[in-house]
Amino acid sequence: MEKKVPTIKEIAKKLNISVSTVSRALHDHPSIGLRTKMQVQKLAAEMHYEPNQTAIRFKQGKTFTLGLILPNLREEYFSSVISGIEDIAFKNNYNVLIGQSHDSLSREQKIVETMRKHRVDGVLVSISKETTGIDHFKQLDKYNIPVVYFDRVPDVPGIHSVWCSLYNSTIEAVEFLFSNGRRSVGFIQGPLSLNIKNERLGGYLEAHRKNNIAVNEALIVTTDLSKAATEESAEKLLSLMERPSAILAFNDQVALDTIQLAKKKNLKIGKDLCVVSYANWPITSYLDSPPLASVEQFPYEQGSRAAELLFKLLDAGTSAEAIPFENIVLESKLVVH
Amino acid sequence: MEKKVPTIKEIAKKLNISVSTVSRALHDHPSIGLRTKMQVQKLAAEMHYEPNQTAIRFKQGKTFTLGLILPNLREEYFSSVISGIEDIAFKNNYNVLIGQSHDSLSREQKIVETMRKHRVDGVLVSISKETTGIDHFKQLDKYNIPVVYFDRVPDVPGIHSVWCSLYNSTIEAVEFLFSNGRRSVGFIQGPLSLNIKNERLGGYLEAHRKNNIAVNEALIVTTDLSKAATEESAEKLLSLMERPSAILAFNDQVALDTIQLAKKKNLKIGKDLCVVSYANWPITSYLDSPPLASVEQFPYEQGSRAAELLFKLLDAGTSAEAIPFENIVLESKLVVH
DNA sequence: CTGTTAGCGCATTCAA
DNA sequence: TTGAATGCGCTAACAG
Repeated sequence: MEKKVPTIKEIAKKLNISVSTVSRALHDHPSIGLRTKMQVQKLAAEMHYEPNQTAIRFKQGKTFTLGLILPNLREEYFSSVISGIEDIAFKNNYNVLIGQSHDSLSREQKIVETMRKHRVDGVLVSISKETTGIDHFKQLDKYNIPVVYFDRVPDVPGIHSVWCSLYNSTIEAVEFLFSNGRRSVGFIQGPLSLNIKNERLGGYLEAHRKNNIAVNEALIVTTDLSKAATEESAEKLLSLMERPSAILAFNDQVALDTIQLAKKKNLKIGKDLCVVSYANWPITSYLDSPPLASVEQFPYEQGSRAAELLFKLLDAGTSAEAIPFENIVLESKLVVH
Repeated sequence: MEKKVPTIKEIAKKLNISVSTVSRALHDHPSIGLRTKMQVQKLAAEMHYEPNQTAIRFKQGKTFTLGLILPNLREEYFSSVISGIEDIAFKNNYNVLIGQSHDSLSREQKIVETMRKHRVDGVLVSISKETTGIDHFKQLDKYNIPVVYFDRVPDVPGIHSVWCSLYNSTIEAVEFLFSNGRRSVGFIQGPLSLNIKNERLGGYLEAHRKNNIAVNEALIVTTDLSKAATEESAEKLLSLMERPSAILAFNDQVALDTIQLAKKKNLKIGKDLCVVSYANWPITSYLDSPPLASVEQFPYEQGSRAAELLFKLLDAGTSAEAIPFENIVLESKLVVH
């Protein structure tokens, strides 16, 4: 049968003291006699008392829950982010409520609504690839729910964010290809919405400029990340008269789809074509023809930093002091395999 | 500034009626005048009233939250499970609180404690590979928190479970290898704790029996799933005088590690050695030498069925009727690539 | 140092 | 058909 869970009221009755005394004793309140405190704590332990979190949440008007909105859990990238976030949340005795947008704006909007209805104390979000505006997040301001964007960060002012800069690594990546004698480097871009900062493109161009290599615009193509679109774009590059000898791919998924296509066309990866990409999937180590190098974006760290920033905002919210918008930029790192 | 969230009390005041009337009107209670009901609902909409979930949880003594305990989120397998669970949970207006055991028993025990303290209404669990007993889950009974085991299910009576039978598929898999002329099939087992039902082994043996092929015990080895252990076991198999021409691997990770090792030893996959495994990772389609076939275990379905079963238990819990232990067994399917 | 009291928002029982 | 009153478990302001 249902085990009756003890409450402070019962502890109070057994000891013939008031509930407030019990409450304070359990919280190590300074103005409680040592004797009483010990008594209470002893009995509480014996009875296996555990505070009713639900009641506390209600009383405090807080849920002690963070909302986490991200495109999906499937990508190892995001599950690492989650670990980073959960570790910090756990330390602060917070729960994490996860919502997957599946890269759909409408789902993302629904999730925001759900999170708000559940009264989460704060939100962490990596936007969907369809997301261009952030009105649906801005409404959270009205409810005093702080938002921290991470990884896929909208390029607008007046937000808190944590992301990983790709500019320098991209330059390094392209120069790495150049230095391997591959001076004709194709570039498969991602969706424009995820490209507002466009550091990949920026780095790509800068690497050319620095090395006095002319940019061939025909070598820059775009994918919406679907396999079909990637193949179409890769096809464009690979069927050029002057076929590029290397490709910079938006991420590892794009890289894999590109490599697969290239092989179908009997190109030797690493010889006819080198591929460099972003994300650094562990799985690529099992490939015969993996990307030659990959830009590591430190998802765990991004997650934990984002969570830390959010907690800072939550603490500040309590003390009503204004917090300036904070944008934390980590540096990515080119990993040569 | 903080937007004041409206409560039924304010609605009541504005309409000069009582809070209980408002409450009932919002719940379409039958004994409320149509006029009043309309009035209330109209005003509630105008004021953007939204019930305070925290208060409801408190009042109802329920959290409307399910605990989900699984080894990790990294494996695509488990993230599919999550989607199955969340879809069902969402339909029932429930949240899901996720805990990763990282295949550690002590972590698993801590998570159970956390979930209990958070007073989740029910728990779904796929046990860690270190887990042999289920005392830590049994304690939840005392708190009337039902538990449904899925996928990795302990082999004890008196539990609710959803899992996927591998017996027939394993027979099919081994016979598939036999029919391809590969009569010497090595078998890399997983940790014994995950093997209590040992359907893989059962199927492996049965396939041999059915086809009158003698089982060579030297062909059966074990791994704890770590890369090192897998390599060691694979090494054993591959350095046998009578080297097996095929290997049945515990899962796709084990298969990949085995294939990688085999290649280092200059074996041609698909020729010198065929590999068949379990899980059917999408990523294997990008490999040059993927497993020849894989047993699909329908994680999404397992998750949703498990969640459905849990809700059934939760509903029954309310009406205090006893529910017999239910064990749902899905059938896996061999997918030839 | 400890007790009394009020109240968070809501559902619900009992009265009218 | 509606209202008044109660209490879920806890914290904290106020009072002693």
